[in-house]
Amino acid sequence: MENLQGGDDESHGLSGFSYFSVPSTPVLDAPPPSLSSEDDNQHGTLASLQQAACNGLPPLGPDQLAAPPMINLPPMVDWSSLLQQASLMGVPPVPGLQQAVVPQLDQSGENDGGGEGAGSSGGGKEKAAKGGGAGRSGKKKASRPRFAFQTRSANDILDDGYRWRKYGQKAVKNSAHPRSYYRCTHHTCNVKKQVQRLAKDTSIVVTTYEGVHNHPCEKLMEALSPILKQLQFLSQF
DNA sequence: CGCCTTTGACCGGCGC
DNA sequence: GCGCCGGTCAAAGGCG
Repeated sequence: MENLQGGDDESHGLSGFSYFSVPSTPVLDAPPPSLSSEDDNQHGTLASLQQAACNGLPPLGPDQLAAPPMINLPPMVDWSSLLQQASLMGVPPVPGLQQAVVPQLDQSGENDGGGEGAGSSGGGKEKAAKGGGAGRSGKKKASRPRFAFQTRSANDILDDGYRWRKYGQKAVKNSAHPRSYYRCTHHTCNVKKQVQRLAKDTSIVVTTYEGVHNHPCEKLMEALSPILKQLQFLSQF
């Protein structure tokens, strides 16, 4: 832990919110195909993690970063609930990273799905001065729920079932790898995530979610829709 | 054609 | 006040 702590060299700036370790190897022998389409099984998808948790699979093996206790995940990936449960269950500290500071799940204000807050491209800004920059609306960053996951993977992008659009990439100090910024493509959803590799261990990807989705997981709905249709058809008899 | 990534510029916060 | 740094915007280009 101290060897990774390295004083100020943890420059990913991910402090003040929670970390979890996510299994890097596939949790399931055969993850749901429709939920992990482009995933190469180099790491377990969040969907598979979720299903694994629901199936009551044992905790992670010794080669993982940590062995978080079982978490009963809700049917939809709701990081707020997940975080709360994890913190209640005492998720152990992740070596080299700041340990869980349970964020206030700020349901006030824009409910974080407020959508129009982003106004991403072509938005209301007439870019009088190139628009945006940090802390739009003058306020310091709203206290939105943020959670970070570590995965040991060659693939930077966690397949969490949602669709993301990359809107920025920045080189961060003391890290050879840039940080990528993604935003949920759903119109009314304002969830963002950052993806960055650890400076000390580049095989570890830190994914930071900000906000909570206010819409169903698209891939999940895609997977369920034929089943629902079939149920509707069968229910006629 | 629509969606996505890339990339340089800009802005605000913060430390000195 | 100044400079650094992180976060965001938006134009341009690529891809299916």
